Amino acid sequence: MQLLLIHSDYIEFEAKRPTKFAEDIEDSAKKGRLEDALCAFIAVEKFDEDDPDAVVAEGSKQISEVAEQVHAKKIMIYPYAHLSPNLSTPDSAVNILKGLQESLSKEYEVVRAPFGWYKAFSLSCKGHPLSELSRSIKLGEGEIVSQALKSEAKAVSYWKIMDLDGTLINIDKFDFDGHENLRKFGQYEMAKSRAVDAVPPHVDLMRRLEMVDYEPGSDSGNMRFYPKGRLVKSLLENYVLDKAMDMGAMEVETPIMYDMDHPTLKKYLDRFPARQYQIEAEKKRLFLRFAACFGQFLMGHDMTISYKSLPLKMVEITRYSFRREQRGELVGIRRLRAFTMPDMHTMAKDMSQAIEEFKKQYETSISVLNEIGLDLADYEVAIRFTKDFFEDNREFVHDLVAIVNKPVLIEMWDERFFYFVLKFEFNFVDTLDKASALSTVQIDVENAERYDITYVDENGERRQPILLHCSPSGAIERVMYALLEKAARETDRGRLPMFQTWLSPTQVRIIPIAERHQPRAFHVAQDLGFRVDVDDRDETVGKKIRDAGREWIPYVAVIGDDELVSGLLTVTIRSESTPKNAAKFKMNVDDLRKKIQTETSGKPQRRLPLPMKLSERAKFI
RNA sequence: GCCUCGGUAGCUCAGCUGGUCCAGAGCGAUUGACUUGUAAUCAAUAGGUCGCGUGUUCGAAUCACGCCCGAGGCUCCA
Repeated sequence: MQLLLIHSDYIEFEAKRPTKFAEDIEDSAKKGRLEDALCAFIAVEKFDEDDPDAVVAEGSKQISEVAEQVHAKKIMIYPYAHLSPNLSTPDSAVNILKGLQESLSKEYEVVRAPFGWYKAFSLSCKGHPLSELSRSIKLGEGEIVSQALKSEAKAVSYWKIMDLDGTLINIDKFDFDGHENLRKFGQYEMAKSRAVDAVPPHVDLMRRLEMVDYEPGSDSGNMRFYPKGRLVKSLLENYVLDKAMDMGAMEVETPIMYDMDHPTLKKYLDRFPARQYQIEAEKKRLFLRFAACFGQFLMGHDMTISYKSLPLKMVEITRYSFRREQRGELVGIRRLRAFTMPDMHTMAKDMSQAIEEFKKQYETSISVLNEIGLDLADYEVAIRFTKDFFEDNREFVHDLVAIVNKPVLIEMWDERFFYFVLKFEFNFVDTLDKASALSTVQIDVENAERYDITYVDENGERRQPILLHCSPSGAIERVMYALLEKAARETDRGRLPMFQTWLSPTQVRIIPIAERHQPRAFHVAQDLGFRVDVDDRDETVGKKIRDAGREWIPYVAVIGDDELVSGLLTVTIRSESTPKNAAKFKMNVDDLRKKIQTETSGKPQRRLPLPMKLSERAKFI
C-alpha cells in the first residue's frame, strides 16, 4: 500500500463520472468536504491482497500516527491509483479502503471518497514541515513471509542430548568432554544466529584451486564454477544420483518456477521456512523453487499408484534450488541463494514403512558422505521430532543413535509446527564454529493430503501415503564447502590436504624433466587413461612439483633419463606423503592404473576438463 | 536512509602526516637464456587517467566536498 498524506486546510471532491471499476454509491456520497483534515491518498497494491487484514491494521496505524502528530481530527480517505505501478484488483482495493474507514472511524471523523470515479478535487496544503508525508506499507518487504518463518520464531523447542544408552539429558547437564563439535553445534542451533563474522578458509581455497568464484554480475549467493569446480560438482551430482537410484529412485525433472497463486503451492509456501525469489511475468506471480517438492508432489498427484509400487521414490538433482537467504548469512559456498540439491521423495504405505525407509536412508546418507570423504567424525547428528512421535518410537530413535555410536543433539517440539514429525540432519561444524546441514531426511505427514496424493491398497481403497523428503548428501555446493573446510583443517594439523582420487580434477600429473622426456610423458598419459595431464611448461622440476602439490594432485609421476631406461615411473603418492617428506614409489604404468582403478571403481567417471598440456592452459583467476 | 571499512597493474597488496625514491613490489603474462631429478632458475619486456567528478594548492594517489561500486553493521525519517 502506498500512502500520500497531506495535512490540509480543506479538501473537497466531487465525483463526476464512473469508470468501469466504480463502486455503487448514493448521490450524497458523490460530494464531500473536510476542513483541517488529514488527507490520505491511497493506492492498494497487489501484494496487499495476501493479508488484507494486516494491511488495514498497519495502514490505519500509520495514518493515525500522522494524524496524531499534526493534531488532525478528521481524515479523508482518497483512493489514488497513480501512486503505484502494481495495483491490486479493484475489489480488494475497495475492501481494504472500507476496512481503513471502519478502523479509523473509531477515533476520527472519516470521509471516504468513492472508488473508481473520475473526481474533481481541490486541496489546500498547510505547508508546515509535517504537512506532506508519504508511507509505503509492505508487509515483509513486499514478499510473502511464510507462516513457517513466523512459527519458527514462535516454536518452543526442548534441547537435549541423547547418549549412547538412549537416555535423554538436558543440554545444560551434558558433559561435552570429548564432544567439542557437538557442543558448538548445540550452541549454534540454540542461538539461531546464522550471521557471518569472518571469512572461512574455504573461500580462499575455492578461488585458489580455480573451482568456484563470486559472480558480481548476478545476485549474491549465485556463483560461477570454473572447469575444475564444475567437474567436482558434476561428479558429486552424478554420484548422489546413482546412490538414489540404487535405492530404487526414478530420476525425474521438474520446472524451476511455479505459479504463486496455485492453491496447493500457496499453502505449501506457508509451511516452509524460506524466502523466495519472486518474479513477475505476464501478470503472473511466479516464484523460483526452493526444492523439488512441488514438482514431484504435483506429479504424484496425477499418478495412479498401487500399493505394489510402494515404497515409491523419485529423485531430482535440482539445479537450481533458490532461497533468498539474508545477505549476512552468505559467504563463499557455505550458504547460497542458488544451489544444487539432490532431492528425493519417498511415498510410504504407512508410518511403519516410513520409519523403515527413514532408517535405510539414514544409513545410506552416512555411506554417501563417507565415500565422498566425510566420515562420522566430521559431522554432528541432530534428530528432531515431536513429543508424540517420540513417545511412540523411543526405541527407534535410540537405534539411530546406536548406528552412529556417538551422542546426538535432540530437538523436541511439544506441538508440530512444521510438516514433519521426525527429521535428522548431519551437520558439519567448521573452524569458525558455524554449523551447516548436509544430509537430511524428514517424515512428512501433511503434504500427501495437501497435494491429494493417493495410492490404492490391497482392498481397492484409496489411501494417503506418508511422504519422506531426503537429500542423501545435502546441497552439492555445501558438500564442496565441507570438503574444503576439512582440507583446511587437515592443513592446520600438519597434514597434506586432498580430495578422494575419484573427485580429484587431475588424478595423475606427469612431469617430464627435460624436453626430450616429453614424448614418453605424452605416451604414458595416453596409455594410462583417467584424468592425466602433462606439465610440459618450460619450468624447473622444483616449480612443477610445487604446483602439482598446490593443486592437491594425488599421483605425480616424474619422467627423466632413469625412467626412459627402466620403463618405470617414479610416482609421488600424496596420501602417503607428509609436508616434509614425499613418499616416492617406482612402479610401471599397469601398477598405477590398477591402483587408481580400485580407488575409483563404482564412482562416476569424467574426462579431464582442461587441456592435457599445462602449457596450453589459461588462467581463470 | 545512516554509520564503518574498502576501491592503486590480470591477481594479492605497499605507498596515502601533499613535492624525482608518488606511480611501486610479489605473483601472473610475454620474450630470451637455461634442459633441469621432487615445494618458487635467471634476465628483460609489456600492463595502471591510483573508482568518478569538483575543489584547495605553485603542486593531489595522498587534503576537502559530492557521487558511483563492493563488504559489514544499523535503521526508517523529515
